[in-house]
Amino acid sequence: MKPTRLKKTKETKRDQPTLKEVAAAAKVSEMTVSRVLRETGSVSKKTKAKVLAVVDDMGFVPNKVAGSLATSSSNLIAVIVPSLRNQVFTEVLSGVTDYLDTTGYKAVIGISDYKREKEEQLVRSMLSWRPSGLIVSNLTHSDRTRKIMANANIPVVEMMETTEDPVDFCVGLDHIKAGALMARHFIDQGYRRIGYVGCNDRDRTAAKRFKGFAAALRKDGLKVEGTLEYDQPVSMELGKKGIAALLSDYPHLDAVYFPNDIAAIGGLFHCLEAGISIPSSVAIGGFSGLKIGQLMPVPLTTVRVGRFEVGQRSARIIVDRLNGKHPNHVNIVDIKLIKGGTT
Amino acid sequence: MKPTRLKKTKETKRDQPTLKEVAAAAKVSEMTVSRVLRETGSVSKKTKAKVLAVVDDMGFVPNKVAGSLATSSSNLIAVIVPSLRNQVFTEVLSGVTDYLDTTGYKAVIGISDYKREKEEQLVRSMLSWRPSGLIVSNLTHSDRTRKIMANANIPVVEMMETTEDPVDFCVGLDHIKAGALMARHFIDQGYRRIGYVGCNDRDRTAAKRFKGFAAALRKDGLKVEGTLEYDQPVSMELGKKGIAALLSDYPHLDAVYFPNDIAAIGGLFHCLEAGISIPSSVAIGGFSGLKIGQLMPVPLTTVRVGRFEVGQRSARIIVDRLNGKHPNHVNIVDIKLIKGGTT
DNA sequence: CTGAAAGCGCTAACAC
DNA sequence: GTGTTAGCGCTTTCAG
Repeated sequence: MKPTRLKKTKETKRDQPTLKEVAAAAKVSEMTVSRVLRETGSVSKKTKAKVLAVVDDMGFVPNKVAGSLATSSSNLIAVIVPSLRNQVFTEVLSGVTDYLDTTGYKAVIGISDYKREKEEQLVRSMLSWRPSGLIVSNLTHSDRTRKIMANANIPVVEMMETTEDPVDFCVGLDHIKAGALMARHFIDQGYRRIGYVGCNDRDRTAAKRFKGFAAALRKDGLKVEGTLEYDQPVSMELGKKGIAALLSDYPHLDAVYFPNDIAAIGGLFHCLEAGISIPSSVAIGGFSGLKIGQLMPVPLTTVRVGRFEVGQRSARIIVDRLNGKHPNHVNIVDIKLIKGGTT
Repeated sequence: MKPTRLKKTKETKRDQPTLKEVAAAAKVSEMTVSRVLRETGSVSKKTKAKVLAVVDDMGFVPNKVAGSLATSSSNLIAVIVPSLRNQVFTEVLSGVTDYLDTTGYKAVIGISDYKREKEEQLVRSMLSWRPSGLIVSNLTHSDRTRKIMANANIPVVEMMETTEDPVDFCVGLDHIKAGALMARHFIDQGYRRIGYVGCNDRDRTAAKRFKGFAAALRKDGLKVEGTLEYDQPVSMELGKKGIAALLSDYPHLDAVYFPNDIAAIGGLFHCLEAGISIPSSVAIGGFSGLKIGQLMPVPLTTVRVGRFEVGQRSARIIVDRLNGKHPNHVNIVDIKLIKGGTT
């Protein structure tokens, strides 16, 4: 399992050339090669050309492991997301890499699988490579994870949610408010008998939205009349099955809220297939503002979040901090209700 | 832009502790701490406990940069995919990380954005961290990229396509055959006036499928009667717009082939909205076997690929090779036509 | 403009 | 069981 070091014998394929070998071949010192490669200090045009020729000829790829050790620094930013199967996170990641591409930094991606223990292990393992910054996608970590992150002595951004007490920085949206927005919209559109199909998706943000949703209804003297919760990650399939079961248990419902667009689309598909007219018989509301929701035969009413922007902003905060600036510690991104045809 | 090294002065936050400091605090040698942490060699229970207590107390995170330099090895496997916005690749990645999780290796993910030049830069930059293996998602690389990969002296897997001449290993499917499968199916179902909406998605596999598709039709004396190609990456939106335009130009078509499921779903949506009955007026065929296609009001006819399996298998090949085994260099994964309701 | 020496934090290979 | 010595491949610092 553990990789074995390849011996430098004539029998094995040769290892990558080193700076030293390049220097020898170019008949200069290692330092000169190093300077040429990093475009630091000053080197005469002539020797520079000579060195570059040798580098190219030998196919030399500098060893950043050694470089990083020597400088105690790296151009890596560690980014941890719960999953790549949820489009929300892939878009956030795109935002991160998009911004980092404009700088010299590179993202190193880790997947926590929505599990705190895996997150902890991942944080450890990524920090052991001494990245220059760390971005994580949630607020709820194990105590040890929080401690490790706080001690890492690098900028840390917690994305997607907001809190007044981030480990270092946070960039996110107010999920309570997102839920309330949809509740308000349902009410304004005249819906009164409202249900919820929840997918306990382990990341707690859905729970926050539902909390805000229910609270907003309560404020108007309404309540969530029927709920159905699955103890599984979100999916279109569950949305589809869920709304069927919910409407069978509570046939009088005139609106159903979902924890996200994917589940809501599942719900929408069920209605289309079952001949339930949308929105006259049942209204549907989601969360995220995914493009696919807007491409449905009936565009989905949802709350849009700038996912790409969250990623970009998080990356920018890290880079700014590394450049000695002092970004705000708490950053809230806007959200907006998008009225489609499902309400 | 370039990260600055934090000085070890009392003013700045302290750097991470080092092995040496841990050793001093535990009153043992560095080697003993190293042995405890790596569970190598033999250490008495007593000192082991003492060391672990100190490690925990100081929140010590070993520096793998130094470790990797010392051993000339790492537990990293570099994985390059064109995009995270295409579910196909996120599922492949899941397969890779899923398998690697059972070993001591970790995936480091890079995004090439479907660009060869970016791929080259990425390969360089990832190899500079001296990973133990490399996985890329395509067969078409720049010459320099091929050369660099071949010289890297680590196992390399090219995923998603097959060739008889991989740089090292390849795991993929026969895209020509995938296209032919769908053509055959269209013919068998009685469709004769067949069109194609192509999204030039830069990765060439779609082009291969179309080639196989067209060739299979030709073999039966048929041809692709109308095509529409966009010079943009695949999307549901383009599928939707594309089929509308295609059917308007070639109203007699009775079947349309798409480069992938996402585009096909877009096409399906258009038909649903436009009141074009599926499959009696127009049949639709996709490629991939995405779950979402099977959840459509009318399940999509497609060619299923074991994406997760491709990832797993690629990862396993790397690990097996690192363990001294000799996997096959060319690995072909099965594909299967899934008849939905769109044909 | 160029080079020599010292060391980044860790581990392999030997002592003891 | 535990410690000592020598690097890994690069960069910083200081000389020339």
